[in-house]
Amino acid sequence: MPRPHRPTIIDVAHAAGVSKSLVSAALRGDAGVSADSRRLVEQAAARLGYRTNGWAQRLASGRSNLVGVLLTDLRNAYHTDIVNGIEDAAAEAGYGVILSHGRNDPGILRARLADLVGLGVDAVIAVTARLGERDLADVAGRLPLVVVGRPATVPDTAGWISNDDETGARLAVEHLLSAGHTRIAYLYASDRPAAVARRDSYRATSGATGLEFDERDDGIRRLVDAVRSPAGPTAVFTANDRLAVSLLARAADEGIDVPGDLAVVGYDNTELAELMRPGLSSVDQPREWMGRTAMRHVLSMLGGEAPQRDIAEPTLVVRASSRSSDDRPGAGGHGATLGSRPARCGE
Amino acid sequence: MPRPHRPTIIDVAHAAGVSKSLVSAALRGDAGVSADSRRLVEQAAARLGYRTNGWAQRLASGRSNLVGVLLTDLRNAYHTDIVNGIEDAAAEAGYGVILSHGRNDPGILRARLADLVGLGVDAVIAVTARLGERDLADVAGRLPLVVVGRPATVPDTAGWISNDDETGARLAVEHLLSAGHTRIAYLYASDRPAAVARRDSYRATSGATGLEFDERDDGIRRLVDAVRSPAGPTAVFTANDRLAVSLLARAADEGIDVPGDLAVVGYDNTELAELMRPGLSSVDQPREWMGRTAMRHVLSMLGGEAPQRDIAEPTLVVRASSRSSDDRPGAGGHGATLGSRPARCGE
DNA sequence: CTGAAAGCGCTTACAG
DNA sequence: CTGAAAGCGCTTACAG
Repeated sequence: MPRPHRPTIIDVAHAAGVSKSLVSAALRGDAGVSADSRRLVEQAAARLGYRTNGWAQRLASGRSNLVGVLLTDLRNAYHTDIVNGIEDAAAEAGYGVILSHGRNDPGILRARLADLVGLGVDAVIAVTARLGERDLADVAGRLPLVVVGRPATVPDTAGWISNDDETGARLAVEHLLSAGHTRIAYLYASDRPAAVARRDSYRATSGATGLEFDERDDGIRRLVDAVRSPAGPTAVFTANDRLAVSLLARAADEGIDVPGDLAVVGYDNTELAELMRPGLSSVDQPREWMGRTAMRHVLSMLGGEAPQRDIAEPTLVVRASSRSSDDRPGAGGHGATLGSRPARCGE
Repeated sequence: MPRPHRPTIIDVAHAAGVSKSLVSAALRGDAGVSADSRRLVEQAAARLGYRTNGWAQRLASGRSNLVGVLLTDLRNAYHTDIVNGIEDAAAEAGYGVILSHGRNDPGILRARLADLVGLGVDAVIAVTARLGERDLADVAGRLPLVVVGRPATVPDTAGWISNDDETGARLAVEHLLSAGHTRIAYLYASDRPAAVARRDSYRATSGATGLEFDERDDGIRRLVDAVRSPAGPTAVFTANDRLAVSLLARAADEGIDVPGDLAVVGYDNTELAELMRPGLSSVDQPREWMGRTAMRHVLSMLGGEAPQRDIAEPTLVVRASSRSSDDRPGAGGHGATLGSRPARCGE
């Protein structure tokens, strides 16, 4: 494909019989260009198949009108709504969005963050907890950076949409307590801040039964074994849905009835939670809102305001996996309609 | 944050006491720059915290070394391995990757495709079947475009990594036939080319039993009802895993045993297939390979070669959802180790 | 409302 | 192996 000399604004100017700056002004939609001139320019541009050269535009204007979004990985359904929220808010403000992901690897994450900055975006939203303060601070010193999630620390030069893991875990455990469970376990698989916060809140709420299982140490198997013993747990709160789903599979394999023998509550309320049988109770986060809010922070920082912090309030969605038999509605365990709003929280 | 005059190569040149072009050459890693000069320049650059301005570089060089990747949506786990394949091949060739997604909406998809082109990437890989030939041809006339998937038509100005849906469906149905099933149903939810190709191949292989169910027309419910009738299906092949999972949930709700009452085989072998109980048999596609191959096509087109077409050969992964009781191995239904390679296909 | 000039920060030939 | 010049295609003031 011998690129046939892509037309420039000079070509359009010639074709329209006007000056180059008029073309620029007209194309940018600058007010103060007569309707006639504008039409003239637009027609000439269309006739020549003119497309503005983004690199030149950005070099000359000094702004890209682009925000880079960095995701921990592509696999996590949790990200989707956040990205949509960001994109909607960005589009409303005339910004484009560039996506990148770190394959769940801190090294790759760091490299992608650098790529994004090198690309020349105006700001970055990092939807990940796996970036160190050093890396975050480095970028935040250069351009507006907003973190979505719960890393160990976020430099105060960056904006931050934080999870309220304490409340989320409390909602889950209180729900199980109010269903009569007294021996509630916690299943986790990492020492990341969110998992630790959930655990601490679990301990404070459940009365620290000592029933904690680390999947990195074969926790699911040990948990399932424990369920069979007399003083074993009758319910479990897991650090995320992924773990809960693996647990459900194992329980099914081992003939353990959920919720009969073991009630289960997960975290994140991903698409999976609704598809599983039994349906998985899970703590939901306002993901769309988190995305929109992150973009709002970006815009305010771009406008020169200081970085802020916002906290996302979780809610609990109850499904069959934690429903006691006496309040089980009908056959299935759908319950998607249940408790998707804060209303259910305190119950 | 008062941007403190970001240093340019001119600043670096002054600091290093050399000319601006030497800085450019050294920074680009141009051979033919003495080791001493290079060190001098690099040190000065590091000292000043110099970062190359991507927009200027791309404007001046005329290339971005960036390929845009457009995904149907972010939710589909199917995409992940493809993207990884693309990124690995791109990195090896010195290219960066920019991600975009269309939220499963043809209009948004089209807009994002235009955004990518407007951004100024060197080439585009469209991992979607939801773009019309018009849109594809429009882009393919401008820069190298490679399509991954199975749209209705792909202009021959574009490269193409196509699914072999015929073979995939045949593998699934033959597997069910060889397990003794004679009344095999097909469950689908769209008329997209891939679904149609799978259906046609299903018909040809299964002997067209007429047991076809469209989920847009309450197909899952009707299928489950049919299973209970004397001449109802004893097995079903679904157009994708998502449908299969919904079916498994419904079957569980209705007390239908899988695979006892109904054997199920899905398509795509997403992560879900392995997590479900019973584990879901599914047709696998070589996603990583598809991504790498797409990038290889891009590079060859960038090198002036004509667009080509490649076909991805599917394989079948058998899990508990379609395993007859006499060959069920032990308790569970994991079987992730089974048939993940072509070896199993012909059986 | 319109036009000529300078400049954004690089790279690309092209002399030395 | 190194330096001065021109140019990539826009935008931004700034006169008219």
